[in-house]
Amino acid sequence: MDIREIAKRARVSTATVSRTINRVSTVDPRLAKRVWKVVDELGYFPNTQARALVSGRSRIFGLIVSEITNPFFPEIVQVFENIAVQHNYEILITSTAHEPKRMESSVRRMLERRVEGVAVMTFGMEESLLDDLKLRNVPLVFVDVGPARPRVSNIRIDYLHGIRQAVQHLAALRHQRIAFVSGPLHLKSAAARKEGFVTSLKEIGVPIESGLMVEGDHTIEGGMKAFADLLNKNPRPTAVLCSNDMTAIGVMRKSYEEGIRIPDDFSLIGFDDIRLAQFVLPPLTTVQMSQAELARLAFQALLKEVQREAPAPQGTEYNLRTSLVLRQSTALAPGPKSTARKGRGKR
Amino acid sequence: MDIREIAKRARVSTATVSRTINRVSTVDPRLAKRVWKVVDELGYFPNTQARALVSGRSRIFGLIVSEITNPFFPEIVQVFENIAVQHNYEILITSTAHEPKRMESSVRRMLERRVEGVAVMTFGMEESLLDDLKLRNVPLVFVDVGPARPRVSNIRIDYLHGIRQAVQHLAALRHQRIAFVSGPLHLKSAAARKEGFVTSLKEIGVPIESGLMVEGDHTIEGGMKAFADLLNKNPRPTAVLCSNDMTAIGVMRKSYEEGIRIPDDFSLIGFDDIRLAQFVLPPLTTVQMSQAELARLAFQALLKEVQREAPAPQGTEYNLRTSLVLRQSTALAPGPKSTARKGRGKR
DNA sequence: TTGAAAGCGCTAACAC
DNA sequence: GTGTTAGCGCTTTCAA
Repeated sequence: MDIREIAKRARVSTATVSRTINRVSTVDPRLAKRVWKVVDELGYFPNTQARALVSGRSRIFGLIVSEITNPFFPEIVQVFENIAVQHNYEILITSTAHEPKRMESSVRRMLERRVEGVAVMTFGMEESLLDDLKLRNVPLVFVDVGPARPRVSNIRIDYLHGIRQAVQHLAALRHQRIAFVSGPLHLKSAAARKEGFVTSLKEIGVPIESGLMVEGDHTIEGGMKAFADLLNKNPRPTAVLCSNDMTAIGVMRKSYEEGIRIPDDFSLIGFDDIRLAQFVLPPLTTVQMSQAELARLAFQALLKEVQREAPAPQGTEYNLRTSLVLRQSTALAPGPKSTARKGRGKR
Repeated sequence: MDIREIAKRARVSTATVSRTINRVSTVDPRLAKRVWKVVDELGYFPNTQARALVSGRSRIFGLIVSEITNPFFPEIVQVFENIAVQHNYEILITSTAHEPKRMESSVRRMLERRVEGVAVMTFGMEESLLDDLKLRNVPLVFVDVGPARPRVSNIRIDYLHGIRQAVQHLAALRHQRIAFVSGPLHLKSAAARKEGFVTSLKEIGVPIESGLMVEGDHTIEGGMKAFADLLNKNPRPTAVLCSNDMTAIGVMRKSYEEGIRIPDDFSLIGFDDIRLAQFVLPPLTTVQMSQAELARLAFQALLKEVQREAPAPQGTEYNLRTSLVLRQSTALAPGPKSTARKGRGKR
């Protein structure tokens, strides 16, 4: 069943059917009605492939994430998909699982399907693999790391804002020895967070102790290992700031195993504010980087680029703030003598 | 740049280019070589839309999940996508977020994109919305709930197997009062789990106490609420089996808040074995239903159906076993007098 | 083995 | 306002 069939039955031309379906306003209402009637009766709907072929517009956006099984991403996917549907776009997701091979093949697939734009949510991983896309002037949106060139948008994350709040929050609670568990430092987003930490410390005149900065890998296991490291420091830190929530959860886990209590024995702050952060024990104080907002910005960036005639020569920038969300994993630093001090939490 | 361009430059016809690219064996190796050379030089690759249009095969499978932000699903998506890529298929994901509207629109989108098959991972939610797909004989694969008709496959989950192991494990640890927190009972998969629990209890002659079976909703919050309920029972249960891991995590959370220890004060078993189950404290003993295997089976079912000429009149069935994974959330039931008994865990 | 040509289902000029 | 028609880029007969 195709557009010709509809045209025949409605006794109009295929052009009229096409116009009707695409809601072109110049169609005579009476013809339109006839067309819709037949369309409904037959349950007809257009073939997207044919449409895409002739119009040159696939109405597909690509979405590359580094790992869908990382709790940070599902929310992004969800929101991105939601908005896409509203705009009649389809989305091609690929989870690269940190393998360059996968990245390569997914770029290829996206090119083959003629995506109109791609959101790259890999936070700094191997963008060189995207050369094919750039070459073909496919609109791209990156987080932080995109080059300044036409058709490439960037969502700049203001890491410092939230991290500063976190550091000052800890300082206000009289923490002097604040540790930082970073992500893998070859990722720009991880390096930027660490830098935010260092800057924030400097701003308030707290000396930087490199021994209190350990590298994790943004996983629970990494957080556990990092905290084990930190336990060997002397004196131990009284607060730990983590580069992401998964790391913080790893720290929590290790601390429980060791019988060290949060926030009584030390305070803990995460980063990202994944949904799970509310559900760990104690609920995790963390720097929020809204996944929903990120997805929205990314989609809008692509949509705008697709609709725009003359691309900005340096691309476009968007901004996303981060900010501290207080929960129950932070409290006053354990005083040198006092043993009685309580956090805001129940425990 | 299109196939004609390649043909011209390689001094062959477009048909030969097409055959070469599709690796038709009858092409003269020398011509093929010429073609490949040009293809490589120009970085040409075929337009999938055009291909799909003429061949009638989109090489797209749909994947409908009930909620991508539910930790059960990302792994399925990941594995499904992986296999799809290997077979040169693309996948169209939709997360219905439990809204019938979304389900409807996603079915529509899939039809428009001419998907060759759809995997429905919503565990019993509103399959009537899929009528359009059935009508058009699109191969479908369900978990548990599909109708027996041509082109519809079903993955039957052997819930009983794993649940029986769980119940017997608890019984062996001398638990007499075993509670069950179910999922939303209008979901067939949730009802089946509960039924497995009841059957397992009967098999070993333990009387069923309906007061110990409470309905949750497969979320952390639901688990917390359900456990609060259970706390009011007298005497309290010494073990709780949950319909999924999220529920169990809710139970854990509530119990921590109440200062009730696992497994010392009571034993807890989940269901699903999501990755997080290993990382909660204590690591959760749970009934595994392999998400990777589920994804594999679903993909294979679709692939087979697509390749098959004459569909089986009653569809095809696949089976997935469940089985208990021992971790550290279970231990001997607290004896009536003894206070000293320890689980297998460190704690 | 290769090429010419028809046509997949649709949109968009263009002519009326 | 509506219809005719020429393709979009590819695969696949059919003949040579």
